[in-house]
Amino acid sequence: MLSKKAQYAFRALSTLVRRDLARRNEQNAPDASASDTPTSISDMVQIHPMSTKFLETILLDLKRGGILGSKKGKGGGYYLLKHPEDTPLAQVIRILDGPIAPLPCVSLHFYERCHDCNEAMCGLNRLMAEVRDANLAVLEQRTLSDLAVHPEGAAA
Amino acid sequence: MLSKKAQYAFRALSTLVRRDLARRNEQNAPDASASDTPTSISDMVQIHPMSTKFLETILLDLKRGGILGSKKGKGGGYYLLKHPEDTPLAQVIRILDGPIAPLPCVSLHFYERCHDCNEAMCGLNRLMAEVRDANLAVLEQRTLSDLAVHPEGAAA
DNA sequence: TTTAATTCCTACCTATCCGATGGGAAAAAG
DNA sequence: CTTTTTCCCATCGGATAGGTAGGAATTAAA
Repeated sequence: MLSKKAQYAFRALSTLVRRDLARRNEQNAPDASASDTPTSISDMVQIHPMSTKFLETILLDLKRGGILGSKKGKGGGYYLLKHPEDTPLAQVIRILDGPIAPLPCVSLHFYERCHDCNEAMCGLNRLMAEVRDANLAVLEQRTLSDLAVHPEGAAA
Repeated sequence: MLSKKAQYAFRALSTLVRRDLARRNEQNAPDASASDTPTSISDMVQIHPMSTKFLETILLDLKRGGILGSKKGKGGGYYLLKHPEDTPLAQVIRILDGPIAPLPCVSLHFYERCHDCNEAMCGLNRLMAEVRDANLAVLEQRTLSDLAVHPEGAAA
């Protein structure tokens, strides 16, 4: 299960993505950087109600994780460092929740040897590696841009 | 990530499965019940070292979950209620770790409405439902019998 | 140059859960 | 009636999740 941290992260990110797309449409500049139109924490909380302080720590994590940039002081806030399509959901989850794999011994980014278990002979390893791959097939393919897409018929 | 409980459960189950298969081969009776040859906790712990008391609670869970049967008293122990192929890994995980879905609002067996979020409009729901399906494609297909299969070249 | 708005940093707090243990009751076999 | 087992209940220490508090540093604007 995703932690609250990751859930809140996705909500906040969806706001940033929507603003990012809107801005590119207005300016008719699909490659413009988002760094000059940051979004403040209080703005994000107003759109998706949650604890301001808690969101603060989450956004800091996303910044350290290389997904967001920030601007301090009045008029400051956070902005996407890359195009939404260039940040897979897997990256967000790894930053906030750690490993995606169901076992440390089949994790690609957080591998840890499992004691009391010969990996070559362990039937579970192979199966959980399958699960990991099934997960990554979705989470590495889907990106932040997919967060902003709503099913047909829904208003923005 | 799987809990220790689930990991230990799989280890214990793998011994039960191996014994089950061996027994069917010996008796040349592929449909024989396993209820007359139970395996005690101490036997399981000897094969896969772990806390006896902890394994006890796990096996009790598996029993309540409908996967194992038990026999009390001298010569007693636990046994598989069904053919290994008839118990998907998903069932084991649900008993010990709860939901497989990454969000309560996309869980099939443990659904909970998510407040502060219109499910029809939430971009995350749809994506996490994809992740859930990818997981289940493996976990509902793979069964206990797959636990006993080792990669070629490995000794038992 | 002051004020207001913001990110940034460190520390803390509380409740829950995970992993594990202990003591014994109940059943079954010999 | 003794031994071996499952079964049940209570507890426990440590870690983690989720959230809070207070203030320093930075920036824009009045």
